[in-house]
Amino acid sequence: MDLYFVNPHPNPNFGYSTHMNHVPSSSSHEFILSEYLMLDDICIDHHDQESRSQSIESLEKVTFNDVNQEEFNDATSNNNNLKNKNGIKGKKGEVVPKIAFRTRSEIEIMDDGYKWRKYGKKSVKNNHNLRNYYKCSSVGCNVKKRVERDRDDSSYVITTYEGVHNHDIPFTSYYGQISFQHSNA
DNA sequence: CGCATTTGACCAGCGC
DNA sequence: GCGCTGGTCAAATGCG
Repeated sequence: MDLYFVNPHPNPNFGYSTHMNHVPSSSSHEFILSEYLMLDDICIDHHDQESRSQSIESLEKVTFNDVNQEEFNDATSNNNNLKNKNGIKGKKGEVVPKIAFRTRSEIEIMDDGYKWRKYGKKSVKNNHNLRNYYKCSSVGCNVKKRVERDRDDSSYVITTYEGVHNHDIPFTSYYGQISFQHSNA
């Protein structure tokens, strides 16, 4: 099984810096991005130092938009849970990148810079926690995300992004305090 | 009043 | 074909 460590956030500074254990925090909550990526419905937990360093390296190299779509298909080809109704491809045959990651957070709604509109909530099998469905509220942008708590450890939040934003980040604020701005510096 | 959220209904895919 | 399940829709509701 191939693993892809990606930064689901378009801003590479979001969630982690050059160190995975970097913890952005605000006055209201604390957030730790785990060294997890879920594909094939399997959680890989890199607790050992060697794996961790590898994951960090990978995370620094790969960003959301860099996902090789063919490789992504290979990695998800036998995963029914992550497929669209028509497979991983969209209605027109285009490939829809799908990224899942797990974060340790007390809150489920994490401000990733984009504006999301909630359109559904479901209880899913094998998970007593509810799954929330969001769409990017930007006009013409079809990116979706699902947010649910880990069935085994509710202190973790599993977020799945589907699709790629076709617009820039609205640039609101992150965590109330942290704000990323385009800078000429 | 406008917008976001909630929530039940509906639909499609899949396995048996 | 049928039932289960996940995903989406849209009317109702809540909130600022």
